Amino acid sequence: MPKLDESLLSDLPPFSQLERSQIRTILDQAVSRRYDEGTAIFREGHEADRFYLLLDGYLRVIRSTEGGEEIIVLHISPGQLFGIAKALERDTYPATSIAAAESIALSWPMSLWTEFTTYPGFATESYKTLGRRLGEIQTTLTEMATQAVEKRVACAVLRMMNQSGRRTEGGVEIGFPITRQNISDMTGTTLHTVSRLLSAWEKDGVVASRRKRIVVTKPHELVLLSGVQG
Amino acid sequence: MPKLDESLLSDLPPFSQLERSQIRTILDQAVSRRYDEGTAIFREGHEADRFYLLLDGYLRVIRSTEGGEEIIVLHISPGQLFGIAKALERDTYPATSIAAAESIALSWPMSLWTEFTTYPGFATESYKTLGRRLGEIQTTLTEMATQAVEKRVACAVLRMMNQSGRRTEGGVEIGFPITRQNISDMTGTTLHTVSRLLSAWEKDGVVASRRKRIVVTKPHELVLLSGVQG
DNA sequence: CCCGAACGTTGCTCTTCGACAAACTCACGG
DNA sequence: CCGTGAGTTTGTCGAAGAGCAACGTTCGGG
Repeated sequence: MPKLDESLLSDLPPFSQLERSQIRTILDQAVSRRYDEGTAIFREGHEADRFYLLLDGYLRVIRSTEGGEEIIVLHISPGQLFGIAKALERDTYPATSIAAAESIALSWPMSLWTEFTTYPGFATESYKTLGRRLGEIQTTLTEMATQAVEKRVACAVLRMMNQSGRRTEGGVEIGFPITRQNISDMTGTTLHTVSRLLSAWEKDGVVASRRKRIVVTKPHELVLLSGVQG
Repeated sequence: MPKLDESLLSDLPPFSQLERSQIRTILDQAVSRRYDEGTAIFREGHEADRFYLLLDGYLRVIRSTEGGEEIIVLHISPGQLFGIAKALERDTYPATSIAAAESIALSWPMSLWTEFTTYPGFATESYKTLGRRLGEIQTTLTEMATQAVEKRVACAVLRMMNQSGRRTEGGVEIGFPITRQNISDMTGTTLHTVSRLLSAWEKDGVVASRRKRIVVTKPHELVLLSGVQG
């Protein structure tokens, strides 16, 4: 395995308060791995034996029903901890995580969790992360329960844009590959409906989309469609 | 204020590992208060200045949209900690909690939180609680996204039954007052639809309901309606 | 370069469920 | 004991959106 560089971690909130030597130790205990698009990092219900830090790429966190339907609970961006079930005293992962794009993650055996929580700032940051996620999920739930499909889809696209968007000529592009099916799995609708909505928006010049890629050309218009009060 | 009895806490998981003297200290710092049905204990967005333990009654935890619609995120039963935003490093409450029935809760100033987390078992238990809640919310979200209204309502009723149900002649009764509107707020539908469903179920003898009360007479039938695989 | 698979589009039909409306029942306070 | 308001029931109507079907497009691999 290639030697990892301390600068990988030194700017990330969970580690930013640490000495260079501590970071070195942490890195020496880490396993780094690349995941192809579509690969699972871990699966719902499996023993939570490692915790992770996403270095590069994006992940989808999904939950499945007994009926086999899947829904996307949230996305994970670079720099975030994930698979930290232990923080909530769970011994299995509560959801499955899949690489939405080619991704690289560090991981450590869960047995080191307790030790890590003694590092200054680490526990605080992981609980902040969980708090944010809980809030996000509650927001999604509320949206799902009260908003019509078009608004939900608009919100979902905006959320992805805010989380991963990068400026391009003529708009903000979502930073990872995403299909209509994926969007419908985030919003509890069908890929048909999503396709129709995106076509309509494209006709109005609000978004532009090629296969698996979406560029929001007029973010403000999309905000209006999402129905969020200003 | 009446002197509180140590036995109130000694059997509850967050405190069960503590010495009698520690429990005494904890109780001496607590404020006990009664809340009428419909009263808010705290509100979304307000400064999280106290944390709570529900002694008696039931709470609804609700989230509202900018549009003013409310949805019920989860219920809280006696013995549970709540308002523990600080555990997730938040300084405002992420949701509103309302007494679903006349309720009694203890509370402590949030400044004591750090001290409490040093008590053996306390931190562990609070994180377990949060982990369970996160799981529940994810389940609700998945249900909401994938299931038709009838199944969602059946699931919601079953969940309340499991959490608060008490045996009565001829069935299991939900342990707190609940309106059709409340159920629609849990499932993202309208009170009309809920009313029709309950009427239909009542005709089939699966439930019996008087105003604000619901008795599940044939739990197994309701499980079938909920579509959960056995 | 061609084939097949994965992804996307679009039209049509049919069902579900939300919206509106109106009436009824019960609990409670004066 | 009556009035008021909260909770519930039921009916009708229409639109949103799911399901089905068929076709088009892009990509990657042999």
